[in-house]
Amino acid sequence: MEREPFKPPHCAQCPARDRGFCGRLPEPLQQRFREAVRPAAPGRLADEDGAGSAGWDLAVVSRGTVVVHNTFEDGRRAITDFMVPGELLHTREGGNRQGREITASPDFLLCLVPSLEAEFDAADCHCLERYLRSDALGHIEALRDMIADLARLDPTERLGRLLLGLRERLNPEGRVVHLPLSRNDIADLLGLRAETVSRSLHALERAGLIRRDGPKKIEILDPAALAAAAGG
Amino acid sequence: MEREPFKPPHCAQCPARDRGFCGRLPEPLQQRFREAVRPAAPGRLADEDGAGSAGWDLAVVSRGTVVVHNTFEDGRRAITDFMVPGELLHTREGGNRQGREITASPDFLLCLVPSLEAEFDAADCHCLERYLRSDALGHIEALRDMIADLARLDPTERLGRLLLGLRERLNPEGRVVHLPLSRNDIADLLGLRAETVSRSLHALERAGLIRRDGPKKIEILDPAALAAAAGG
DNA sequence: GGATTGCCTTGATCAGGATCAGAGACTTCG
DNA sequence: CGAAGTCTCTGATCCTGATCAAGGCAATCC
Repeated sequence: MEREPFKPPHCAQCPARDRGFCGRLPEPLQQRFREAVRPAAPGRLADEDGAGSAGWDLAVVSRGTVVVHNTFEDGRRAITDFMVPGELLHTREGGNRQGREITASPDFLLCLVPSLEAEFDAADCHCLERYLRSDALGHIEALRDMIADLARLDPTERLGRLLLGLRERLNPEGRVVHLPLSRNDIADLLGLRAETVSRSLHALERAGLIRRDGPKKIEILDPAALAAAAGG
Repeated sequence: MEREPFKPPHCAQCPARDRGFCGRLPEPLQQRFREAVRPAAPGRLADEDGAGSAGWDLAVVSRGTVVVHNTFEDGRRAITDFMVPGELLHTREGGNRQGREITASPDFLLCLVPSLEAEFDAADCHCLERYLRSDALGHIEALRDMIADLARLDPTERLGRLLLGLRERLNPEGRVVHLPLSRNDIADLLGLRAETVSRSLHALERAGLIRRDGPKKIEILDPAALAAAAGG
């Protein structure tokens, strides 16, 4: 099969083709990027030993959800980060901590660039590095927001902000959010228990801010009101 | 006064000369870096409008403590990040969020590079960018750890990990930590109240893990035991 | 169809950290 | 020196979210 230069099959079909990291690149670089990128679902993303991690210079989530989580010695678990399609998977070889693991939903697919220097000339490479750093700095801001939420918001507010964040990342135009995580995972993400997640969702529904349609599908009835109820 | 090429006065006097970001650069680049860096204490670091931020491509904390904090509409406050001497101040122009502010202790001093491209040739610039990204990725790991702590550790454990982290960052060889933050700031950092911080420090002391000498000076009697008591 | 399993929800109780209150230590300033 | 203010520490009470327990629901398997 002839390789189509500017929109290889996996990019043409990619649900996050024009969003996220890829969509933010300037047009000429975006085309070069599409040629360089290779789809893959590596068996192991990265784990606590840190050694086997990476194997690429750059990875964008194309399908599925990638989750970063920590397990403490006594079994307590926390989800510390997660990425949805279009987002960069920020990891550093050897940079992993004790108890850290990265897993993904069964259907996940990454777009990888094994080596920036092998695929791009010096100028593009430099330019990409700048975009990568910019994305990392944006990610740092997002993690800081998460920290503020965990430190100072009550369960219902945390849930509200999670829903608003998911809408922005998954479906900015619409009002429906499909939760990519189970109740237990949401609890581990928000520092709660699954029971409290249930109750908080119920509270948001009773307050008329959301409507539930099955456990995973949630409609945000009034984003502004939900934001106001979630600490601004 | 003749400018000394490789170790300008502010670098020679810098308490973090060989540690942190500067110390991690490879030797030739480190020298070029020392020539390029300018010490400054800008009046405004960055705040919620996002517009006035930056004014530099790169900033390393040379003296003092830089604190990133969020204030919610109703006045609740959270410290989401902080940097001590030697560490990069990761910020992105326009990347600041609602309610975000960056402040510093009165004695602070930054080392700035206003423009990487103006100060370095293409190769060094590219190399620096890679180091900047690597540092940002390391910082992401640290923030993830903070998130796990906030989500799953109790107050005493959070305090223990804070103390161990501060030792590693401020005084890796010794066992004494000088807290760079007030009780209230520590509370805002760990998602607690100042009273709970007091009580948790007291608990660590009663457990024989630390010794207090005034409110700010803390000696870690047994780092390994403290780590074990703080969730591994 | 019926059983099993995993996930979600709801209810009742309990405990840990917030809150409220006040006292001591240190600094600044008149 | 005393006064005012801030920061820290300690005690008493309360409330929120964890914990324990059980039931509902859907998918999978036999």
